[in-house]
Amino acid sequence: MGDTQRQRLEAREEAILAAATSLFGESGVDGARMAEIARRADVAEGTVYLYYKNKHELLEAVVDRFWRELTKGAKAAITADAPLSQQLTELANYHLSSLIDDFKIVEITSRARQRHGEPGRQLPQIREYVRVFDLIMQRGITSGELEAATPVWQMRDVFYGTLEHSARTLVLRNKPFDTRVVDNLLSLFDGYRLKHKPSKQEVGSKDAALELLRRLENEITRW
Amino acid sequence: MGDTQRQRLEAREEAILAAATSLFGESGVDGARMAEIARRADVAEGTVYLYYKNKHELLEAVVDRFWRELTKGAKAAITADAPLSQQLTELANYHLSSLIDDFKIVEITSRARQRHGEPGRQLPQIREYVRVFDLIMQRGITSGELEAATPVWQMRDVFYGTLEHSARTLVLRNKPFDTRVVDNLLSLFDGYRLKHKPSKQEVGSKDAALELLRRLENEITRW
Amino acid sequence: MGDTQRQRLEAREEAILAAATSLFGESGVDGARMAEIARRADVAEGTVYLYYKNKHELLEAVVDRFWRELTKGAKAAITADAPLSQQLTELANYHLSSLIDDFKIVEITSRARQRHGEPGRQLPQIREYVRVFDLIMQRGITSGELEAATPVWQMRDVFYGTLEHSARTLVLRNKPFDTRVVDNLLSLFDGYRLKHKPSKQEVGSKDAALELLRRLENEITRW
Amino acid sequence: MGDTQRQRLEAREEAILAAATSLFGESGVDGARMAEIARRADVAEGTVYLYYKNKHELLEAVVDRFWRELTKGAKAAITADAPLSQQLTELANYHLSSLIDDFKIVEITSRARQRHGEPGRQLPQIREYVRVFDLIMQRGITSGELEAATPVWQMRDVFYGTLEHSARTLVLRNKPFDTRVVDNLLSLFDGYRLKHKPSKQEVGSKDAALELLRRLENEITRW
DNA sequence: GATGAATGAGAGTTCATTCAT
DNA sequence: CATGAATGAACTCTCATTCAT
Repeated sequence: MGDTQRQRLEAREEAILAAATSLFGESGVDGARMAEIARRADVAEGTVYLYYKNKHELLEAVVDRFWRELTKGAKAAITADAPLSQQLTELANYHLSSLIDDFKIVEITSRARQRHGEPGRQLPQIREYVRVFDLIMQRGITSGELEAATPVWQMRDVFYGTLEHSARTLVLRNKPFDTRVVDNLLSLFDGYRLKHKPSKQEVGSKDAALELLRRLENEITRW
Repeated sequence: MGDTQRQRLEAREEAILAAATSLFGESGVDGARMAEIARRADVAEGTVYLYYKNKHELLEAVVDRFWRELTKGAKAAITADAPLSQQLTELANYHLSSLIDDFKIVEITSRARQRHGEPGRQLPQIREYVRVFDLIMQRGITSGELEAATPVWQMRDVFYGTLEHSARTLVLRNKPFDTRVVDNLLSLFDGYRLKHKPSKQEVGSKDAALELLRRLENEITRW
Repeated sequence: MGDTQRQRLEAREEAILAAATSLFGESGVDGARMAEIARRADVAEGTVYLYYKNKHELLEAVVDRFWRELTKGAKAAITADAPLSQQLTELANYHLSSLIDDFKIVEITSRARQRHGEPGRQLPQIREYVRVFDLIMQRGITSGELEAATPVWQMRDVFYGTLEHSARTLVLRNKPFDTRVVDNLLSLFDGYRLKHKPSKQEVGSKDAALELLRRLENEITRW
Repeated sequence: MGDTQRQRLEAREEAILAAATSLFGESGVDGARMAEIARRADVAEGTVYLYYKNKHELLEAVVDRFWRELTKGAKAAITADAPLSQQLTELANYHLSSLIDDFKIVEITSRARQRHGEPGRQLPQIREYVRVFDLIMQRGITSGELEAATPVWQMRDVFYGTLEHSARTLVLRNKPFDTRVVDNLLSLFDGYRLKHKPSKQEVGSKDAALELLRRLENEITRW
C-alpha cells in the first residue's frame, strides 16, 4: 500500500508536470494560468502547491525534466560502437528534430534561468545534455577520427549551435525537419577529420556540380 | 519651430525606447513595469501610451530597433572591398561581441514574436540582419572565394548559429569575448573555400550549368 | 456541511448584491467603486469577481433582483379576491411608494439595458413586473368590471406611466407619497369601468366642490 | 467684424453641443469621449474647455438645450385657438413622437440632475416644458372644457406620464409611433371633460367657493 | 493529503483636464 | 482664441498564492 501511495503521488506529480509542459508550450510562461494547469492535471489548484512551491519552481521542474529526458533520448539515439560519422549523424538528427518538436520549451528555458532578477545561471541539466555532444567529440579524438588540434568545446559549439539555429529557422518558417542541414554540417565536419586518403574525393568535380544542379532544381520547387 | 517640435517628439520617443530597452534587459518583459519605464524616460505614464499602444507594441518597437541598429552596425563593421576572410572575421567579431553585450535583448526577442496567441512570426528586422550574413557569403561565392556547392543558407546557419550559441555559452559562464571562437569558426570555414582558382581548362560546356547553379542559389537565398 | 457551505455562498452573494444596490443607488453606476462595494459586503475585491464577471454583470444582477423582488412584493400586496377597485388601489399604492423609495435603482435600470454598444434590450424581469399590471386589468375585463373595448396594454400604460411619472415628480420635489395621485388615477379609471348605475354620483356636485376646497387649503400649506 | 467673430463663436458652441448631443445619445454619457466630441465638432480637444468648464457642464448644456428646444417645438405644435381636444391631440402627438425620437437624451437627462453626488435637482428647462402641458390643461379649465375638480397637475401627470411610458415601451420593443396610444389617452381624458356647460342655476353663493378653488389650483400648478 | 473559495497586491490602461506654444 | 501633447489620478480586473475545511 505504501507503494501504491507513492505511485499515486508520483503519477500526480507527473500529471502536473505534463500539464505544465504542454500549457507552457502553448501559452508561454506568463500566458499559462496555474488554474488551467491544475485543471489539465485533473487536480485542485491548491494541490499544485503541494508539489511545487510556486510557479517559478514548477517552471524549473518542467525545464529540468525536459532536458533530462532530452539527454536520455540523445544517449539512446546513438549507436555506441558505430563509427564517428554515424554517431554524429544520429546525434545531429536527434538534436535537430527534438529542437524542432519542442521549440517552445527550448525558448522557455531562458525563463527558468532567471532567479529573482539575477543574471542567468547555467542549468545543470542543460550542461548534462551538452556533455553528450562533448563526449562524442572526445571519443572521436580518442579514436583518432577527429583531429586533436581543435578543442572539443569549439567543435561542439559549431555542431550544437548550427543545429539549434537551423531548428529555429525551420520552425519560424513553418518548415519540417530538413536532412540537408545535417548533411551539410557533417560534410563540414570533415574539416575536423584526419585525412588519410585525399583519394577519390577530388575526382569528377564538375559531375558533382551537375548532380547538385539537378537536386537544387527539385529543392526550389519545394521552397 | 515645427522642426523643434518634431525633434522633441523624436527625442521623447527615443527616450522611451531607451528606457524600455534597458529595463526589459534588466528585469525581463514581465518584470518591467510601465511606470518604471516612464520614470526612466522622464515622462508621465500616460505619455508612453501616446507613442505605443500597449506594452507589447513597446516591446516590439524595442526589439525592432535593436535589430535594425544591429544591422546598421554590422554593415558598418565590414570593410566592403576587403578579402572574404577579413570580412568574415569582422562580421564574426561584431556578431559575437554584440550578442554577448546585448544577450538579454536577444533572449527577449522571442517574446516580441508572439502576437496574441499565434505561433511565432518571423521578425522582418531579424531577416534583414541575417541577410547581411547571406550577402557576405554570396559575395564570397561570386568572387570565387567560396565554393558554390554549399547553399548560402547552410553556410550562414553554421556561421550565425555557432557564434550565437557561443555567445550564450560565454555569457552564462560569465566569460568575456573569446577570440578563439572566431578563429576556430574561420578556420573551419576554410572547408568551404576553394583551394585553387578555377583554371581555364575546367571551363567548358558545363559552365552554363555552374552559372545556372549560382543563379539558383541566389533565388534560394532570397526564399 | 454542504448546506452550511451553500448557505455561506448565498449569504455572500446576497451581501455583495445588497452592497452594490445601495452604493449604485447612492453614487450611480460609475460613481460606485468596486472596491467600495467589496468593502461594504465585507469581502475582498477579488471575491466580487468570483460571483460576477465584471461590473456590468453585477449591475445587471442588481437590477434583475430589484425587479424580481418588486414583482414578488406587488403580488403580495394585492388581495386576490377583492373587487377590482381595491386591487387597483393596492397595486397603485405599492407601485407609487416603491418607485419613490427606490427611485435611484429605477433610474439606474436603463444602464443595465445597455450591453456593450447595442441599443437597449427589454429586461425580462421588468416585463414580468409589468405583467402583474396586465393581469389585474385582464381580470377586471374578465369579471366585467372593466370594459373590454380598450386594450389591456393601453389601460396599463396609463396606470403604470402615470404613477411612474408622479413618483419621479414627487421625488424630485422632495415630496413624500401622496394619496391624491392614486385617488385621481382611480377615479379616472372609472372611465374604463362599466357603468350600470349612473345614480347618486351626479348628486351634490357643489357640496363636493366645497369639500374639495377645504382639502385644498390644507394641501397648500403642505406644499 | 465683431459680428462675424461672435457668429463664429456661436457656430462653434453650437457645433460642440450638436456633437455632444449625438455622441451622448449614441454612447451614453460615460461612453462618450471628450476627444471624440471635439473631433465631431471639428475643434481641438482643449477648445471644448473654452466653452464648457468640464464634461458635466457640457452634459448639462446638452440636456438644457434639448428641453428648451422641445419646449419651443411643443409651443409651435399647438394651435393656440383650437378647441381643447385638438390642442391635446397635437401636444400628445408631439410629446410621444419626440420622446421616441430622442429617447436616449431623455434617459440621459437624469445624469444631468446629479451635481456631485447630491440628490437630484429639478431641471428648470424641464419644468418649463411641463408647464406647457399645465398651460393647456389650465386653458381647458378656464374655457370650461375641462372640469375644475381635478387639479391641473394630476391631469398633467396622467397625460405626460402615460405618453412617456408608452414612448419607452415602444422604443424598447422597436415599434414606431403608434396613434392608438394618443387616441386612447384622449378618449380617457373625456372623463375629465365637462359633459354639459354649467347652467346659470348652478351659480350662486357657492360660486365664490368655486372661484377660489380655481385660483388655488393655479397656485398649486406653479408650486 | 486534497480542496477550491477567498484573498489582495499590483498591473496595465484610460481619459478628463491642463497649459505651453 | 485655439491647439493637442502631456499629464497622472484612478479605475477595473487578474491571478498566484493561501488556508479553513
